[in-house]
Amino acid sequence: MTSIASWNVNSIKARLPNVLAWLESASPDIALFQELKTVEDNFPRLEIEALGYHCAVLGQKSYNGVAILSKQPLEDVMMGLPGDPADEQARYVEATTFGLRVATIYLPNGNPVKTEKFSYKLAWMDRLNDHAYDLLQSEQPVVLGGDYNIIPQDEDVYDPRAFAGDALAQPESRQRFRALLNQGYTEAFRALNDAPHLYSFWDYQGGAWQNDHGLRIDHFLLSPQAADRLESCEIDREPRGKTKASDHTPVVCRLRDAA
DNA sequence: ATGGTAGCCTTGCTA
Repeated sequence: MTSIASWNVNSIKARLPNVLAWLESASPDIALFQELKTVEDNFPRLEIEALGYHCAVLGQKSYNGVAILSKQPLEDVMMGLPGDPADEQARYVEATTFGLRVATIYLPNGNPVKTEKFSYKLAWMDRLNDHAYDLLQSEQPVVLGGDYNIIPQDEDVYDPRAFAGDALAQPESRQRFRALLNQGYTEAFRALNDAPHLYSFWDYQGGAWQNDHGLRIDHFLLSPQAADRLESCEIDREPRGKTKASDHTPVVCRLRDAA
């Protein structure tokens, strides 16, 4: 079995004690992080390597920043999403480990709509769709995990009406997410869990966590070769209740060993 | 109509 976690940590520096404690207890084979909010040189590589992880880090000052951690070496590391050499935002890293092609994804938020932020989101999703198609052709087990900043359906948000005008729920955003599924990718959590209103993010404001006013925006998309091996996909709510918590909580996906 | 929270290393931007 191989376990893969995805967690938007909302600053690796501010979150380091929480992150290290969770890695020690949950001990995923692979961890995909988003929103490091710092450059590579400030990534706490030694502390994380001390827990037995190899790291591939793409950092950025103040914003974005993503990493892949693995208990096995990371090979053929690709920094950045293909398709736009002028894009300097650190939102994508891909590598091979545990016999899987794995990506950590921090998809643009896109708010407010009707601005260049939203068109950037849609263009980024088009690039992701193009690259995901290429990955499918390789017929490898592919795992695309991260903060997609997409509420796939109304059942994935506490108040759909409140988010009707939000970039995370726009028809254009949802259509591009569905296009990934229509290519042949499986959304791991929804494939195994029928229950609506289970969330991976709760805003810091307005007592959202205490009132379970959340969103499910952190997802795992699996190629058919990975979906064949899907054993479980669960949201670990515990880290969200800690002091100095990220506003996101980890999602953990488990794949059976290759036949 | 507005502000509420958190992190950056700014006195605003992003989420």
